[in-house]
Amino acid sequence: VDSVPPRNPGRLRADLVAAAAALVERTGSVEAVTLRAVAREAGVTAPAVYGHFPDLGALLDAVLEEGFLALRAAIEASVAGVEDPVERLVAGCRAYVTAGRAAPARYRAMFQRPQAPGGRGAFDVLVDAVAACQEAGRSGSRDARGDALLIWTALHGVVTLQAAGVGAPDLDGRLRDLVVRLTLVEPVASGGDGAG
Amino acid sequence: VDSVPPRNPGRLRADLVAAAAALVERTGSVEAVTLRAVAREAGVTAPAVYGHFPDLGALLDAVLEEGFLALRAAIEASVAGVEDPVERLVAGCRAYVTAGRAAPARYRAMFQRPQAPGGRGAFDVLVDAVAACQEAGRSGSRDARGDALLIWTALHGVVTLQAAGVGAPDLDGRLRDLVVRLTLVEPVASGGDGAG
DNA sequence: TGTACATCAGTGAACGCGCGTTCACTGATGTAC
DNA sequence: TGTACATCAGTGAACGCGCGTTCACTGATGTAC
Repeated sequence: VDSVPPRNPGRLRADLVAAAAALVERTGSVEAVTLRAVAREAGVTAPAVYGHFPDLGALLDAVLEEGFLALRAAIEASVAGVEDPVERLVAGCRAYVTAGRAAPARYRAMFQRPQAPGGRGAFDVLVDAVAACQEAGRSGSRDARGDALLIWTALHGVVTLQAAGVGAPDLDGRLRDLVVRLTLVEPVASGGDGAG
Repeated sequence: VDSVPPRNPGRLRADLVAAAAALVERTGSVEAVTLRAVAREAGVTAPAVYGHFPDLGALLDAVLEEGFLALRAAIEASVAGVEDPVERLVAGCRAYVTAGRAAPARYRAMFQRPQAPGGRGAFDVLVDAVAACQEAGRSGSRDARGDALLIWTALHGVVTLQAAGVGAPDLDGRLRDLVVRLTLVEPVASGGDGAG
């Protein structure tokens, strides 16, 4: 029983991306991941990679792209069904941090290179969420784009600093606090888990 | 005139660290820096490195250590002579971001590994600065350590997101805004470059 | 001042290794008749 | 049902390269007499 069961057609591509993502986390950086190590991890010889990717760079790009998709999907899933705009914003931010922490090395790599292309989509979602809070009269600010940038910056800081072992788990509990201070300048009246 | 002028004794060590730091920025990551490349950059052969460092890892550790020293020195210099506690806090935060942006790849590497040891010192300085604002009645919060953590997180986000080309230069001008919102919950009366 | 010698920072050659990539190949799968 | 063949994903061997590290060495600098 030393023969490997046959692979579904097109399955290797996904396996390679998963193997590469696992190695990114294990080694802690994208730069340390080699094509041969990915092939090894996927149980395949190195040249097999070239049937699915033109080179190592393309494979790693696929890892980052999958990261952006996962990040966006996690946020959208967490926000689905939440009506209150402030709760939507908080839930989305929490999902962002959780998704980032789930694969910290990949997350870092996603925003490492200048002009990370996949981040824009998530940012626009965030701008809308902040604007919704403002339109509902739940924020003292009127600059949705600017506030969204501040929040994104803070969330990015939470994910990357926690990956360095700083402030965890303090920051988890204070995420709502962070969001409220940054965009809801005048304290909101209600607030599910606050001082109520 | 093809002979290199003699080097001051002990100078090569500093040259190697500087060469390594330059390569970290040029390649964008610590992992991509090789011992041979550092030696080349410093105008020396590879084995010469072993006279000053036991191995490549030690050399790179020295780069990060220098980064922590530079960060702390920049903050202390910017704060020197500033009396007003809020202005001190803002000046220190500005210096932190400026110093981080001056060597973004090195900065990222400094806080990449879990339990980055050199960050604690700077954090304590920050806690003191926040506490000073509170004692002067310039902050509505009483949790200096918690607020300092929020600010540090945000500053970290500013440095690393800007390195990715996001939000620059928007975030530079809004740094005071960020600090004020995070710790000076009740708006301060004065404020040098604000809406005055 | 001049000579012999110790010191020691940096050199040059060499090693074994894992890397990315190429190439001709193999052997299982699916189709045509 | 059975046979011949096309397809094509993955293999195994090989290449040249830069790497980290070792070793014996060299040649400049400083000291002792």
